[in-house]
Amino acid sequence: MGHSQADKLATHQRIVQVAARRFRERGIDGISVGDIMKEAGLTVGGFYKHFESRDALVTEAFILALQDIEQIQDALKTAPQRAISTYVSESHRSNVGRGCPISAMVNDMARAPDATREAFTERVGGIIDLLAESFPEEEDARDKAMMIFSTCVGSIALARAVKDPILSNQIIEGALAAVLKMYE
Amino acid sequence: MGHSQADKLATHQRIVQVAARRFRERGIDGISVGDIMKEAGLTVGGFYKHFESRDALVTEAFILALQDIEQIQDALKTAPQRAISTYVSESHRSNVGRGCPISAMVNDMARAPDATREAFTERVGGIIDLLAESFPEEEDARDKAMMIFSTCVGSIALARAVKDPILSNQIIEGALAAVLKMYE
DNA sequence: ATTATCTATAGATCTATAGATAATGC
DNA sequence: ATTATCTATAGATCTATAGATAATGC
Repeated sequence: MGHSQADKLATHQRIVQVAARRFRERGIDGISVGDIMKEAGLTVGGFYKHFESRDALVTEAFILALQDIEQIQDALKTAPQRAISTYVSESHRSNVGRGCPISAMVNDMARAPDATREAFTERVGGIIDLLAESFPEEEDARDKAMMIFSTCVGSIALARAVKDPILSNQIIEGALAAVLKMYE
Repeated sequence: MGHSQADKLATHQRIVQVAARRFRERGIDGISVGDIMKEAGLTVGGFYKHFESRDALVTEAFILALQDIEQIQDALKTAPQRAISTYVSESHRSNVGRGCPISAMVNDMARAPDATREAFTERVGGIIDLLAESFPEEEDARDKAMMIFSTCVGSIALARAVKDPILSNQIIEGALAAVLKMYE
């Protein structure tokens, strides 16, 4: 086992990657520091040389998880309908561990430490701005942006929560169809 | 302290009421059985004479919490725009403990025991049906229903999670304005 | 000499159970 | 006699820390 500074950096990032996936899948309270370390191939004792506290990992993991929507966010600038179609999709619903942390953890965010909520707020604001720009010269562009963003987050979160897979698919397909109609 | 059967029923309901509020505020993992019992004026030892397990309380509390949106759900039948305006409101956002358990716990639901998810799914299906009926004789009524329901749940969940109160209000006001425009 | 990780553990939880206490209800 | 609630606790967590071990890096 390596102990160099370069190894430490790689170790640190491996811990955060495991956490970013598991927090989305099980919620912020759904996995322990010990289990995260074990899954990263480490033992619990080393954790606090990497993070001041569990909350510090929560914040780092959330920020890392946000990278998983950067592609979609970039696509919003040039092809908003395609970006939204990628977001409101069955494959996104079925891949919570690598999907958007906003739809996966919006309830957890409301109860999270301030530092995490601030990173969350900044990203939400940015996405809403991009969505509003996708309706250029329309008076109610910002209202539409608020509705579409709420639909994206809400439909994926709901589609994951309902037990009936048919209804789950209907939520995704219906919500997407209605949103795309707003671009006609 | 009373020990009659009538008292036991009242005690049982008091426990469920406390849980229904606290689960919405702090998440399903956010409060312990002991703290729930304490808040109901009891001690932890009596809990398992009322519930087979913690999960059983989760299911009962979620079903009780759903009663807090029955008024809104009834209003959907006769005055859908008013019902939606009540749901997508700052007062609903600021009262998570007595608000809709769907927007408060949609992420928790995705990770909840099957019995809870089934009660959840049934209610979601009913609300979507009512929303679809609010666009009579429109071909894409069900698509609109999926989008509007996702917007309602998503906007309230997002408005609670963002830290900036101005953005929080904008999400609510913008999403509501855009939804109401669909009824014009 | 410093430090990245490990083993071990303290101290604080949390769920669930056992057995005592004190009331109800036949 | 039954039972609703209480006190007490077992056993399994979980976060965080202390001190040992073994590698890096001056």
